[in-house]
Amino acid sequence: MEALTRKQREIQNRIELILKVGRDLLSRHGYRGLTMNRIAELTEYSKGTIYQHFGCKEEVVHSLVARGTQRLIGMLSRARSYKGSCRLKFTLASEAYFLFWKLYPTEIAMLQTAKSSSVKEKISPTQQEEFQFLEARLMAELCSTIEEGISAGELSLPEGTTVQELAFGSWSILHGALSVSQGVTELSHVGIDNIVNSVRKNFQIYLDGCRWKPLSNDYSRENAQEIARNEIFVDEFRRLSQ
Amino acid sequence: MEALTRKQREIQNRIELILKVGRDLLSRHGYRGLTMNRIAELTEYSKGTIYQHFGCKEEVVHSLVARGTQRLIGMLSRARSYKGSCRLKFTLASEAYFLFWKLYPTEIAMLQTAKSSSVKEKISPTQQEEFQFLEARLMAELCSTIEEGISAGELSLPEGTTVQELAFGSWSILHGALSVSQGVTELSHVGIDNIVNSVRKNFQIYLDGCRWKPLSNDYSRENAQEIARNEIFVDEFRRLSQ
DNA sequence: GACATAATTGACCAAACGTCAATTAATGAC
DNA sequence: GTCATTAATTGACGTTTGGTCAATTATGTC
Repeated sequence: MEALTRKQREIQNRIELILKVGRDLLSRHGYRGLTMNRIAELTEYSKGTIYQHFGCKEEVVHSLVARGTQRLIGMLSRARSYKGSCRLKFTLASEAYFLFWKLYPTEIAMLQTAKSSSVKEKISPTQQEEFQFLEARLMAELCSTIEEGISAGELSLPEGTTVQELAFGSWSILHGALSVSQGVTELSHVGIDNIVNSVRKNFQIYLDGCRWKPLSNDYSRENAQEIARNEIFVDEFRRLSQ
Repeated sequence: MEALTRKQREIQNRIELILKVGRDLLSRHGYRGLTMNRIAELTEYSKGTIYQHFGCKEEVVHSLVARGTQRLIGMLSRARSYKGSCRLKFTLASEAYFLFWKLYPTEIAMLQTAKSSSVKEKISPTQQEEFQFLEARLMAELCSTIEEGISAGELSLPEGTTVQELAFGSWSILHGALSVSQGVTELSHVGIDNIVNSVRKNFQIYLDGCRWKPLSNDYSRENAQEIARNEIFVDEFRRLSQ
């Protein structure tokens, strides 16, 4: 790390402040409540200055999403480094995702928004690439554990299926489910009470479908939750409860 | 049906025209390219008249999505009425979805957009309810086939799991996957070449995970595609190829 | 302290949303 | 067929927001 000048540090802080204010606006007043004018007011900088750092409000959203994704990747990586069966590791990855979902609902919501065309159409190609890169890393993270499981003889690829496709399937269950749920404020009208628990079950059903040993039972599922809470994501859980 | 006056028919046609123009704008120029001014220009009505029918552009989008969803529900229903094993019927439902995805990409894309907060925050509670109702119907459609399969002894509910949760899981795989794919223009960078085929496989893996008999093999999968193409969705496939 | 360079500001323009008073068309009673 | 009443249509107008840029202020260098 280079030593930063006072000015550079000042700018760093300002960017943090802008993102913080942006995040607040998003979570309080929704996407429509996020305007550059308001960011300028609340940060007590002029509009021009804000625009020096972020070319449009979509860029603010993009930055938040990118940071969130990075954090999620970090959590997945920690899940992967746990000692145990690969299926357990993979299950811990899903627990990481659930935890992230609870800790950073704004980021998850924005991930959806960021992909909708209205935002996608605005951000620069560079940023789109950055985001694709992050998605690839996220996928790679999932793929690693699957490959490890294959090496360990816990599962073998179904005929004509690739590791990427399994990772993609797992991700669909996790993220797909929660993004579906996001649209519907009340999911109870389709008969789902505890969304996370439903996804938990479906995730295990999918892994069973891959014949990933050891096949699921209730004990192993609760076990993963315990490990996530007491061993891997202790800090995150503390933050969640306070 | 009541007989409609000339005026009423005229208004009906106008609404159709507005939606058609809106759909065109969306597919050609994306969400940002859809403006009420432009709709007014292209339909050759004044802005005021457009606003008489749709209170904001979000309502136009909502209408398109609602119509699309209705059409999809119809297709799912047709899949369900096919004679054969319930697992086949359910697989045909997934084929219906893939077909819909190809025929109505704009509607699928808008389904994502419509759920993002920027749109959700604008449309009236009535419309939100309408949409929830449609989602419930869609889920019910999936649930029916699952229940039928249970009655037929093709599968039994995993311990502590509900029919709704299985429907939800299936839907996550289908819709989740394709909504993930939508964000990333190039999915090849995560190693997925043929997205629909990947989802097909994952869907079967999930059904296998439910122990839904008969368990999957390549034959049955191709078989479902054939049936969809040659028996159930003949018209739709014709439209697709021309 | 004078000069050059970088950062900051807010007035300003354009684009889109949404409204509404005024105008035009449709309806129906006689 | 006429006219009064009701409904539909219009586009000019006010407002909000996004985004720009010339002028101003701060910073750094000699």
